[in-house]
Formats: sequence, C-alpha cells, structure tokens
Amino acid sequence: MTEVVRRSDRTRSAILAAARERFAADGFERATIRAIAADANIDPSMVMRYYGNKERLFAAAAEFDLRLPDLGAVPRTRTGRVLVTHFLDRWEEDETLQLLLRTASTNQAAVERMQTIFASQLLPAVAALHPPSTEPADIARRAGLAAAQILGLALCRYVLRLPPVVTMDRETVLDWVAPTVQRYLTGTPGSSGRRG
Amino acid sequence: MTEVVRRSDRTRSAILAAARERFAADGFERATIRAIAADANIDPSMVMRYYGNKERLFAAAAEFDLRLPDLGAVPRTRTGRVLVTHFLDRWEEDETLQLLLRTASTNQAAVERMQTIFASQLLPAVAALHPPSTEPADIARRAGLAAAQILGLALCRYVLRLPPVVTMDRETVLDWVAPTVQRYLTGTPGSSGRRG
DNA sequence: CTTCGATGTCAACACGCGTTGGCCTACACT
DNA sequence: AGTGTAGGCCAACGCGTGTTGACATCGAAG
Repeated sequence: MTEVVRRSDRTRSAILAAARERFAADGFERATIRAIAADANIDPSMVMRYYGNKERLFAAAAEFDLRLPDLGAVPRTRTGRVLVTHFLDRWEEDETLQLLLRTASTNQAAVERMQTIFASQLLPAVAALHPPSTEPADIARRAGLAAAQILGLALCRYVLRLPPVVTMDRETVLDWVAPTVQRYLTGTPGSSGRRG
Repeated sequence: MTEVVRRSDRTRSAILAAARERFAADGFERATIRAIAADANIDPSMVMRYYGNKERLFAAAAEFDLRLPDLGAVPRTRTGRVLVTHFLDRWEEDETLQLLLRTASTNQAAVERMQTIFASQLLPAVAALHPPSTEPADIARRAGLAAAQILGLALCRYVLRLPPVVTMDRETVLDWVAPTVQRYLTGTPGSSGRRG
C-alpha cells in the first residue's frame, strides 16, 4: 500500500486552507461555501464533493492539536511561563485556535471541539504536574482556571482587540500572566504560587 | 412635557426583550427577525417599523451599563474581590453581557460596543484606584488584564461550558480569581498583590 | 357618528445561501 | 487510437432571509 499522491490532494488542501481562513475571519454562518471555493479557485460543488456538506467541512477545518509540551519535564516553578509562551506561539502560528474561539460562541460543534481539546489535551498535561493520588476535581479545577485566563487573554487580544491588551508586548504579557497561570497550576487560592 | 405612555411601548419592549434573548442564545446571524417577532407575539414588519433594520435592533439590544461600583470607596485590598463579585452578579442578572460576549466573535458592532464599554466604564473605574499622576498606559494595562481574566472566566463558564469551570461554586471562583484581579489592579507583575 | 393617525396584519419581493445533477475535460492504461 | 475514470465546471433547485408596501382595525378627537 504505497501512499499515492492524488491530483485532487492539492485541491483538498486548498479548500481546507481557504475554509480555515474564512471560518476564522467570519465565523461559521458568514463564511460561505461560495466564498471559500472562490478563495481556493474552484467551483463550490467541489467543496461538496470532497467534504459532503458545510458541517463536515467545518469539522475538518477545526481539527486541532495543541502540541502541549510535557509539563512534568520542566522546572516546577516555570510551568506557568512555559504554558503561556506555548499558547502565544500556537495562537500566532496556527489560525485554527482563533477559528475555534470565534466560532465557539455560535456553533455547537465548535463548543464541543473546545471541550474535547480541554479534556483530552490540557487536562492530562496539568495532571502530569501532580501525584496520581491527587483529587481529579482539583486537577480539573486548576486546568479550568488556567484555560479561563489563557482564553480570556486571547479573546481580548485577538477577537475584541482591546487596545491595551493588543499593545502589550510578549514579555510584558508573560510577566503579568505567567504568575497567574503558575498559581492556578501549582499554587493555592490565596498564595503567590509555591507549593509541593 | 408629561411623559405619555404610548400603547406601542409595550410592544417595543417586548421586541427588545425577545431580541436580547434570541441574540444571546443564537448570535447575530442565526437570530432571525421572524423568530424574535414570534417570541414577542407580533408581526415581523413591526420590528422594522420600530427599529428600522436588524442592525439597529441589535444596537438597541446591546445597550449596556456595567453599573460598576466606585472602586475608590472600597478597602484597597478588597477591590479584586468586589470587582469579580460584581461581574458574577451582572452576568447572571442581565443577559446582555452574554449577548455581547457571544456576538462579539462575529459581529463588528458588538466588538466596538465591547471596546466602548471597556474604555468608558472599566477604565475609569480602575483609574480611580491610582493617583492622577499615574501613567495612563499603566492604568490601561491593568484594566486590560483584569478584563482578560474576567471575560475568560465568563467565556469558559457561560459559553464554552467547560465542566470544571461550570461546577465551581461562587466562593471557590472568588477564592481563586479575586487575588488575580487584585494583583492586576494594584500589584506588580511578579508579586501577590500589596503595593502603594 | 365620522375622521384620522397610531397600531397591527398579510402577502410578496429580491437576494444569497447550501446543495444537486448533468455535462465537459484530461489523463492513465490497453 | 480508444476507453474508462477521476477531476472539474455550470446552471439550477428550494429555502429562508431581511425588507417592503398595501391593507385592516382600534381608539380618541371633532
């Protein structure tokens, strides 16, 4: 079974790239099959041929891997900084995260994708920071709080474009936000962050 | 000039209430004039008569006042807790905030409304915590960070419905998030919160 | 009682959408 | 050269939308 490169593969990926761009920019409803097809320089009916319908095209475009590092392998006091840095990178190199954030407000499929990514990618990464005996609810809460902070930052920076949040350079963001995430991951409610 | 109560006022406000509900639940595009009119038990053309078009109806439905307390009047170490408490109340008693959060992802008007609310309501409230000589950029950054944390919490709790964030009771949320906001408002990047 | 504006209904328009099916074209294989 | 098939285009469908204008009804003022 050698992998044959079909001629259609180029078209398929052109459609997917255009779809990601349009969905990220306009959301699910306002991104039209016609516009996506035009961006990919093909006929709208091709989109249907390859992806069946708009929903399935969206599902394909919303496929996403956070590629989280192994948080257990970095110094415990630096996990917050590492995680926030990683997310900033990911936001800026792959528009799929913006796509999900934009569409999740109106699209149930996107919400479910977000929930899945949270449960299957972020949660295990946070769990790696704590002994197996730790209460699952504790770990889940920590992951949820970290997600809230990180997604809120992305929302204000990339979607709402609140001027002061857009202007802040990477280092400033890290200096302020990393300690917060650090506390959520390994600290206690009132404290600044260090704990066993 | 006595205020005359027109018979149409009931209809107007019925439309507005239905519009808020639909926009909050479905977003701008999927909330249809027909559905809103049906909820208000009137004809779709009435909506046009009273609000002109869908955009203006949305603008009317998205009118919002945060009703922020005077942060200068509460003990300095409790501003974080007060602010987060106030937002939790506001989220739950007035669906307009959810409406804005949901629609801002796809609707430019909602984005601008959010930016305006930030600049004209949150920013001054934060400014009241600092001497007039404070750098405006510093105040804006603090307000932006607080907004990111609070909106991220709302996003995960009310829109994405991440289970651990939904489950957390009010007190737990406050114990974790209030110190963060406190630090953003009055602390320094690395610290836990107290400063002049 | 008549009149007239405010309030509300009905039917229809034009448009853009997702989606479909038939047709054309190019290329690999015999 | 002939043929089968994958890749691609075109024109059209049915539908729901925002929006419009003509018509009905109510309630107060003359």
